[in-house]
Amino acid sequence: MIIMAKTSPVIEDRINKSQKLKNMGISLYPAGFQTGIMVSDAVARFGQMDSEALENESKVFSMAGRIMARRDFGKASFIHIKDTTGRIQAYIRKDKISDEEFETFKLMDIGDFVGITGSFFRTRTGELTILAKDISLLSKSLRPLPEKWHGLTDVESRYRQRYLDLIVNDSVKELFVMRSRIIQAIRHFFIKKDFLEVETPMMQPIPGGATARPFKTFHNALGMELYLRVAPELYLKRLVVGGLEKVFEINRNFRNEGISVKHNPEFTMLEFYMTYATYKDLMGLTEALFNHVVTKIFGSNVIKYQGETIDFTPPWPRISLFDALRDIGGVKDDVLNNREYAAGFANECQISLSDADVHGQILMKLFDHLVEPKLIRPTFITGYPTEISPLSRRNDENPEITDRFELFIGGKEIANAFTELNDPVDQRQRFEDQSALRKAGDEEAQFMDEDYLTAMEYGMPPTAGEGIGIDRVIMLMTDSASIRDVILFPIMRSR
RNA sequence: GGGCCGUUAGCUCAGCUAGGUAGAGCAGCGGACUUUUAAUCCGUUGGUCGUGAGUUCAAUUCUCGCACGGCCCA
Repeated sequence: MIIMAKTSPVIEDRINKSQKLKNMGISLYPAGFQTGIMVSDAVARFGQMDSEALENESKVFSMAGRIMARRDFGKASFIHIKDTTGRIQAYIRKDKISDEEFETFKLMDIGDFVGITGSFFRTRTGELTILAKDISLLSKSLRPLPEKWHGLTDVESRYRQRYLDLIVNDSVKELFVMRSRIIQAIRHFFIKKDFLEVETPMMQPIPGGATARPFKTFHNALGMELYLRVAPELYLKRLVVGGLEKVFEINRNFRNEGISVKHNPEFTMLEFYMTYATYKDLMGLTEALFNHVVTKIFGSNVIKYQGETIDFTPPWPRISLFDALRDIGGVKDDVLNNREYAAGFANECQISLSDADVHGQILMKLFDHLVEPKLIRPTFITGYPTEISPLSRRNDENPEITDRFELFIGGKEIANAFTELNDPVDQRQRFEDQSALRKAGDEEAQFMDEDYLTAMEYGMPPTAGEGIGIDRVIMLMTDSASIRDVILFPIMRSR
């Protein structure tokens, strides 16, 4: 019988112990356990009581958890067990439990799950401890956990075997708990404001809503090519046409592009749409959102990120793209006004361009290099060129730019928002311009979407919409340098 | 795609510069120990040194390719 694909002497020992336990009639994997109290509850309830008070409180509780440490003394032993709320010490004495239980306990290892029933007391050194009256095996672990002192530090193992990372590195678990709480706070903010949470297709016949290369797949029964979505935008706006005036979606987008400390092929995006609002309204809403979340999580408007202090107190600076390029990036006016000058300057900065890049795309590359890393405090950049904003409404004063902003925090792009283009004739022209770019070799250019145009032709109310990169928000709020540290299972090459 | 760095016991790491087939700590195993907490004390097991070639009498060590990972650049 094959027990495991690969063993080692340490694993052989555990298999032998498992056999001994089986021979004793002990189940290695019993079903369920009645837990009476969690570690954090025990600490909250008894943590402040002195020894005498604890002795008078002779009540018996059941706890369950994974054995994380073990110190044996012949006829007694201290162990630490860990549940999802924390760690607590247990004291196992031969004279307090049955002989069979003590024999079972001797065959238990670090990593095993145990159920303990007993009463709390305080040790000589003052640690709150449960004295076992009963102990039972709840699940046998066949593999040794990483070392107790250094934990698991190998980055590759931490990502590939995130469960081990979570078991032994408490800060990692805390980070992902915080991630969940931040997303809850965001969701709560929108629900409070009467937004409706919806789910739109992740498999789309035409990938739209963002300038990005999609993943392609195939539906066998339909005999149909499909794309994983690069954004939910065009579907959410169909819902706006349908009369859902305030909608939001928090879910995964997929972009078939490079991987970096800021990019994972699948990432979590929040998008929301608000009828009768403009991009300016969304700036205020965004300030309110971040203040709600940061205050809720940190109890303060100020956080630390990679050694920088970031203050979320509104109002945040609002700078036009051109002003930012000139004043922060040190870009000259002729670069701003002329594609050839811009291309020449980009070459000087050793930024690689493609021949198909339009002036706006070159300016964005300059911006990414010269300005973005400097935008530490939350900053709205406005006035993006129309030619790189195919879904945004033109500005009334200057049709060459759009009613759009991007939000930067901690030197990273965090959000993108605009007053939606709801003129179907203009939208058709923009799609055609994008198609031309695609034909010219720009694989990121957007696809013509007739079905979306049809929806818009029925009439889309004035609307503003925004997308926020949730993983990057989590990076900021957990002081993480890499997006892989805030995604439970980041993409990895298979081995 | 390019540059640099890494891959040695279950985990954390030495060893490689100046080639002679491996060490430590923790974990494990055996023994002592009924208030320890990185428990302590005595003894001890465990490795195709990521992978494939090359150079050499001899390669974990030098050279090259490949795989996986990290950082930076594109």
